[in-house]
Amino acid sequence: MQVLLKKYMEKNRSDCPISCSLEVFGDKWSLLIIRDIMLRGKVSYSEFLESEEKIATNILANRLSVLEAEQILKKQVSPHNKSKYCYSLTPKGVDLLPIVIEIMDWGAKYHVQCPRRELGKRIKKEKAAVISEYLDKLHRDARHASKQ
Amino acid sequence: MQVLLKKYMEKNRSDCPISCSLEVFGDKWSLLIIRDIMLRGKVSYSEFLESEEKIATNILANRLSVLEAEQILKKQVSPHNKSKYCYSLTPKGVDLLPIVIEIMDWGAKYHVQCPRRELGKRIKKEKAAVISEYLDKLHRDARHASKQ
DNA sequence: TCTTAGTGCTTGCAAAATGCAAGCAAATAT
DNA sequence: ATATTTGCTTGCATTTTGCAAGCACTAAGA
Repeated sequence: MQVLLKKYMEKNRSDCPISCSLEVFGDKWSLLIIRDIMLRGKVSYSEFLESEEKIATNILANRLSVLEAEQILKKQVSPHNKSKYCYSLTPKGVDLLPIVIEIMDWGAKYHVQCPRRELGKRIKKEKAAVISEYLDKLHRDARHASKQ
Repeated sequence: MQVLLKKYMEKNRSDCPISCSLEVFGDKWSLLIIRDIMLRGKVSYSEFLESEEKIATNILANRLSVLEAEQILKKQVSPHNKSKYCYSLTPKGVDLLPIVIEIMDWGAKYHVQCPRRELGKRIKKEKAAVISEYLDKLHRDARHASKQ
């Protein structure tokens, strides 16, 4: 077993739900991978590598394995290309959407260098509607992926 | 200047609001300090050290200085005890509440070992009301702190 | 006034995580 | 048969974290 995976076998720091959550995705990369799948339609290792934040290959491989072990992501062989894998969100992963949306909203409000794009503007005006639309879509995707 | 503060002078990885936010509080400790102030009424260095997650003293000092530099926290000398400091949330810090609440809600749903306590149960039933009540209270606290 | 305790740190060092470049193996494409 | 795509692993240097100890300032007690 990878050394980097060891910590996920160990006892939690506390039984606080915030602390337990941060032990899973409290780092600078995990939620960016989730963002790429959730909001940008990315599904593969090579697509995640292309993001402008430039994650290192070993870190990406590690985060994908952790998120899969935590049952936030599911890894499946691509139907028509055996050398390709598709990563998709499980229902547990889909439920991270409100967190991602709130982080985006806060970031857009307080980082002047982050222009609000279409989604950001819609969130500012009608956050609840955006979340429920995305939840519907993502849950449909998750059901579809679980059939394969 | 502290070496650990250097990164906050450097350019962001990207202009994505999610990425920029994670560069500020995307780690395993920052949001726990925010939680302690926001939901547990803690205000001092020694109170933060007492939390069950047992943050190291140097990490706590560093996170407090980063959060202060980011204008998420404000540090003030205690009115009646010159050897004591009070850390409080700025309006920018108060606006992290929805993120903290969503993380708590997700954690309570998916970590069986995290019992939903009073606040967790109220969030499950009436998230919007809980958020707006806390926002009111925290904004009042922030205004009060800014007068001193 | 000397001592003790409380508060908020800093420092040094070991361990762990991260970042970077290179390499590699299986599956396709040419 | 050869080259390319895809998804990694490995080795090594750098950075961050964790732990224990120490320290400066304030306040309180003997």
